[in-house]
Amino acid sequence: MAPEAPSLIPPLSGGVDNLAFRSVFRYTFGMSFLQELNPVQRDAVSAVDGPVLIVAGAGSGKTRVLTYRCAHLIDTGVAPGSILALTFTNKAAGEMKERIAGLVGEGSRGIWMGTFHSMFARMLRFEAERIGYQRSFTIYDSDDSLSLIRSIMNSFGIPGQQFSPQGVRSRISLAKNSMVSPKAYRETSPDPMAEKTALIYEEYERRLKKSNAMDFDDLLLKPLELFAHHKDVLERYQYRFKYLLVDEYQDTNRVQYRLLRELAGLHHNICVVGDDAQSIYAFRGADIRNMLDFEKDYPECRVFRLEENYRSTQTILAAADGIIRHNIDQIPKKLWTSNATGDLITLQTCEDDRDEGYKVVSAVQEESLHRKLDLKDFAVLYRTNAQSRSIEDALRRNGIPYIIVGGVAFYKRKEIKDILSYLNVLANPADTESLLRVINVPARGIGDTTVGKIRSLADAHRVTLLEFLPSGHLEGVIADRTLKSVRQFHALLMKYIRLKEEMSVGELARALVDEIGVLQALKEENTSESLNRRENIQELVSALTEFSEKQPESNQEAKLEDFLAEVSLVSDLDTAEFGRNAVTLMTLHAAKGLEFPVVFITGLEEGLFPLGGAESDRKELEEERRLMYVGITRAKQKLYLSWAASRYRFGELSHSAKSRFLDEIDESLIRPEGGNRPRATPYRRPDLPGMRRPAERKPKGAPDDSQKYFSDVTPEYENESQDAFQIKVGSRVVHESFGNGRILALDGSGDNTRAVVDFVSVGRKNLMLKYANLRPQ
DNA sequence: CTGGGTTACGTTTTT
DNA sequence: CGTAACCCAG
Repeated sequence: MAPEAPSLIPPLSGGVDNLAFRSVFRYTFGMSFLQELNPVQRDAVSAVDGPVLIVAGAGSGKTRVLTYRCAHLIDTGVAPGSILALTFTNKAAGEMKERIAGLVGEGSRGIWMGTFHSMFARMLRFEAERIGYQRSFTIYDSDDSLSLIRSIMNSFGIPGQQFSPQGVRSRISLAKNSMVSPKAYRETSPDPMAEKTALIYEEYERRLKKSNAMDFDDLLLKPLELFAHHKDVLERYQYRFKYLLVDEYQDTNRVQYRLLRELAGLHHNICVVGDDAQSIYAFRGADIRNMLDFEKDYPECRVFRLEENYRSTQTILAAADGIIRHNIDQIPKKLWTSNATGDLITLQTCEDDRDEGYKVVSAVQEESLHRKLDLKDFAVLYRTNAQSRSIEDALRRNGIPYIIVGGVAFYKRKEIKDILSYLNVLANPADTESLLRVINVPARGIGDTTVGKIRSLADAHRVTLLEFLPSGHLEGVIADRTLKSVRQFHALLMKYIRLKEEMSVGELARALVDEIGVLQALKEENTSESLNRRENIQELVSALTEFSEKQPESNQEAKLEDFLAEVSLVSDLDTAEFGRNAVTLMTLHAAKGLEFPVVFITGLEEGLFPLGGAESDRKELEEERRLMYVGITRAKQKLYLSWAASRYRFGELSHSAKSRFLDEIDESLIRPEGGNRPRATPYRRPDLPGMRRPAERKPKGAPDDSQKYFSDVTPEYENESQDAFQIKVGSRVVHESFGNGRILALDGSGDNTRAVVDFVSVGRKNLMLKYANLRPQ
């Protein structure tokens, strides 16, 4: 947590310690540690001074290079506090810290390592006053931003339909990230839409400021502002951070780029690592130019290319290459491996999403036996979070434990956000948004009408909401009973604002939770849902307790803010326990940087992956393709690809053609599963309502279970095809969801016959006759 | 003001 | 299908 104020001079003691342990280090690790690297890696690690660009292909030991580079820096006497290392997730940072500690021990303490957002949030804590904030500022996540925007739109009388709050939010965010002020925004395009947005934008900024709060964008923008207006601060940090390291550089945006330029302005010791083929965050402003132009920005830079892949089989790598070569925007590179050829890729063609779930599950069972793998060696990847459901169902029914990375983050759950909002108010009493969130939680008779009155009066008197609550001006304006509630609520908050000085964060949270009685209420509700929420709250309290216990005694005040900052910047990805023996489910985005012996990429259908909308826009399509590339290169030994001819989306069945990505992989690498003998699925066993009990945890593929997959052949649905009329090129047909169309081409035979149909409504589709259920027009 | 019930609505992907 | 804003009867 390095709470010490940034100082100009590295502490002397640090240097001495370093010297002392350096000899030990050399002795213990010395040669061995550089010898664990290949020649290019070694050069990249030891090229310490000046700008360095490391182009690191998937699985080429990028993390290792970064880790060793840090260790090497410390080894050569660099003070840890002068290293700033920026990673993509807090988890990546934590892992790297650990690995560095493994190499150099305590010497690594004090490295500034984390995500851009968390590192600059930390810096802002120190410097907040310089830009007119208090150091206790609250961080609003995107949901907070959204509700703030909603509330502003309401007060301006702007109807939510046609002018969606989310749309407004993304436009504001976009403007902020391009450093366009509300005024400038208004001037850019003088249409009424922009005018309104500018109005909301202006008020949004004002309210954030008034609440002593920053949104995610501010965490990067404010430091930039700080540097621009306070040269002394910039110089201090330029001096302090002698070495900058940036992971996943291909995913940085323009603001991050500017920050790096500023910080590296003095020493020019900036080392960035990235892979343009894995750039998958353009949608949120990542700009690949940062990477492509690095050599122009720093003409004296050295470039290292890590092209040997240590992770995957040749087959997997060839598939990845097959995909990525279809992109026009790419730096040609030759990733190679000396690993074995390995197994062919298995293609699972599924009837629907449910079938897909079962096919994945039986493959997991089979493979875990056959390869003697643990469940944690399997990952199931998908494009959208919603797809996890069918996979989960299948896993649950077969008693296979799994963990989901992502989904609704822990701290975003209602009950958690409520408690956190209370804590936000305690830490930052100016935080009006959080106050409003909890003013009637639990219900205490302070409804919208009352809140509206209090707000406008508080505004009129120019005080914060909290300050106004005890005001006498409310008498007669609101009912006595309500007034009493308001007073009580105020007293409650004041009490805890006082108590936070005396108690640890953990105690504070526990006391607060007790007093507002949520646990009790949830217990009485006694539904599985409420009990689950109760557990969540308890978990939060333990997290707070744990947090306060691991704090050094030196840091007694800023604790609550620190915890809140941490929690608002932590995604589920960071907290997921990969250690547990369970199959991992996550989106392709979340999988970046990870690897698994066996990987399933599911939902390979046009419209889903590549996702709808991306098909037409080349840039977007290429981003989807890179995502596919990322997915494939997660696999070490074996890759499964699957698609479902139909799937429940929006609650109703929709049909799709298989993804173009499947055609981009050389056929010789793929073995279609089952062929004409579809694997039996436990399908026809009807879902008796009573049988839906969550199966007991059975680690590893239970042999009994896997047997039934083979003994239980169900040929029932094989023959109900539509032979009644002649399907030939030129036939006019009707499809259940696409409507009328004409057959342009037929391909394959028997069950595998596919048709290209030109539909009036949706254009060309590639359909399997077997599933398409085409009827004559 | 509350809470239940309704309808409308939406899905990328995340710090 | 699932959630979240919205409405209306107590």
